[in-house]
Amino acid sequence: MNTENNHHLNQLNSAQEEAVKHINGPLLVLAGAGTGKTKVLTSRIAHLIATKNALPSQILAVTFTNKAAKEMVERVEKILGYEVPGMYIGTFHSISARILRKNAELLGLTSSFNIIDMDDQLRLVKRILAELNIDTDQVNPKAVVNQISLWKDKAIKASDVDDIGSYHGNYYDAVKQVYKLYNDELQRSNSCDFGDLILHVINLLASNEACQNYYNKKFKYILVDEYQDTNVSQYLWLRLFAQGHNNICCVGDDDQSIYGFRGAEIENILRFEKDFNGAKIVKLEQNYRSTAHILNAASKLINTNQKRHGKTLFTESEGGKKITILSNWDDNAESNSIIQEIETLKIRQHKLSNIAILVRAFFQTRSIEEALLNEAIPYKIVGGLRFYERKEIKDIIAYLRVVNSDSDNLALERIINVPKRALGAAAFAKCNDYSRTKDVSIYTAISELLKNSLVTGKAKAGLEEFTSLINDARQMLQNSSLKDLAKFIIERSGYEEMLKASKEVNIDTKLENLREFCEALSEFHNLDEFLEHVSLVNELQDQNSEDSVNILTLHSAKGLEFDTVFLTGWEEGIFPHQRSLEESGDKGLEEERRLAYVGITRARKKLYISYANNRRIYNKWQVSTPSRFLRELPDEAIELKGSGTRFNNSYQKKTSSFNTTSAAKFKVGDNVIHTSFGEGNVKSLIGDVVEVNFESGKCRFVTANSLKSNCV
DNA sequence: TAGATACAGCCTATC
DNA sequence: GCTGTATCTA
Repeated sequence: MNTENNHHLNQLNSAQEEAVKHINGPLLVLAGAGTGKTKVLTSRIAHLIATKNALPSQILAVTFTNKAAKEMVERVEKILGYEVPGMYIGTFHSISARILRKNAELLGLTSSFNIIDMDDQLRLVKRILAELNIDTDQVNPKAVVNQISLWKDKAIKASDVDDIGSYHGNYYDAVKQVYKLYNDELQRSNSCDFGDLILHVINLLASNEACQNYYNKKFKYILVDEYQDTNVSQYLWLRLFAQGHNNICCVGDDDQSIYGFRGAEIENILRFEKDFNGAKIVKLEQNYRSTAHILNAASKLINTNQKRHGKTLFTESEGGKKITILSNWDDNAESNSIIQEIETLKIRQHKLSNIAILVRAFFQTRSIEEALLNEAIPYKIVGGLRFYERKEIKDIIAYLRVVNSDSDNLALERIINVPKRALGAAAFAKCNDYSRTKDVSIYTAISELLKNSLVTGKAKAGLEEFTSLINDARQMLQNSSLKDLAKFIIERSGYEEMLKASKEVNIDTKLENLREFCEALSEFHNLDEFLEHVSLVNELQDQNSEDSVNILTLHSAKGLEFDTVFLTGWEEGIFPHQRSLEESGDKGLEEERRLAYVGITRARKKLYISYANNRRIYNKWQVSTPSRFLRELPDEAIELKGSGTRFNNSYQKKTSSFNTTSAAKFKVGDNVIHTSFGEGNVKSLIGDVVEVNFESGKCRFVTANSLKSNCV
């Protein structure tokens, strides 16, 4: 290799270089915080291309966010020094959607299938519960949506729920009935939820050999970012794509697995060597971000966790400033002491944008914001409502979805009576019934009901008004810009009028949002492109560019870094959060501790940790005790400040106990007996879910606790 | 269908 | 204590 081809290896340390140069076979890169994870990923892609091991189109790189995907492309191109079109770099969902649009017919969809969001899911579940006469006091619709999503995350099909031992009883009988009807309804309306995007691709590859061969050949090298965040479905998805060549490189950090609540399985990364035979593991342990004190604190704290690969981060940088623990009488005092420190930093010419205040939960921001406002320190809250998630914007998008697709029943349901057209529950039920009986979309049903004079009175007038609006809009779609189309809908539907006549307080903001929305539409070439963007690339908008302090949650801080970081509310109940402990026990506690680790390692130069002895929560005063995590920090790295009660450092370390996952009882190839399916053979293990080839010939996913081993 | 009233829920979140 | 939503009543 000549040096010209080699510049992508510049500036890598030996571990990083080892990871980049490992070409074939499974590779796990355990990358501690600030150790150059993205650098390795992007250098590796550049290396594969520069050495001609792969064409750009043979590379599949998967991320969890669009931001990460975008950054990856940019950095690969920067390393190589030229534009690299054709790489498949994107989120699990956008890549899945792309593949599904090509193969939709094989799954009973059309290539223009709709992607639905949480609002749609909830609306659908409510409708189904009502149709089944299930009382929403008994079965909470939101909980059902969560359960269904979680089942999809675990690749548990509606027909498989019965096999899972832990879902028994009347409640689950109801939920799984809803699950089945929910899926039927999605199929009927040519729609996918986010879980389906992954599951359909799994089905496509698993059931169609030609298809699987095609993609196994096409994607020679697979790269996965943030592997610790993958759920069971994503894991199965990856295995299918890696089948045959096993050229899969997963990068992640088990110590930063903080998304258990949305289905992530830390076991995936802990199990990597077992899943992929002959896997090579490279640990990146040199940290380039933080001072030694900060790093030592993070290391000592995370070392309390039992379930981890175990890395020892080191740095060549100096001790730096000690971590300041700010103790305070109450939450207002906490905010004020933070603001005081910020004032000092300001005087010393620190940029405010290099300062971050991290909270466990959003309610903590109230008193912090008040204090910042008092002192006129500019701040921004990172996260929160995205532009396209605003109600008024979603309503107009629903109109566009109906204009775009006859089959989008859920979008239609959202806006058929917004603004009011005298089309209430009864009218909608009539359209829905007709649509089911005749097996046509609801929009078609409406047209036919009108044509055949099957509706009368106010409902007839309302439906006529609605269809004429949609039909006119469809005409416009042919020869007008999207911007004009949206403007037309907002006016002609009476939406604008409705807003103006309403007594809401923020009408002007909403009208302004709608105007902004119309402007934003001009960036898109067609409606399909826009709708795909809205569902899959809904990015956070950049707020004011003024130099301001960042306030964000620990979760959204992952992947970011700041010179100065304030970690707030280190009190039992808030952090670790009560509900994590109640719902997930030791497992929950370890995840909270990883969250603390993520928080600490965000700081480059100076870290503050604060707590209050008293806190007003939902307007009730509560006495709080300092977080146990404080006692897990090394004495030599911290200094105490403030007038609140000191925390007791002579605390006996509580040894945490673990229930070994029941799946650990089994291994691939074991003969097992299932409580209701009889004898079978273990095909694979995913967390506490076991894939079993049953003697009946059927292969199913079941939970470990519904299985007994069947050794002679 | 507007307006009043009752009532639950209140942690984190990408696509 | 506040907020969004479900349900009831005129």
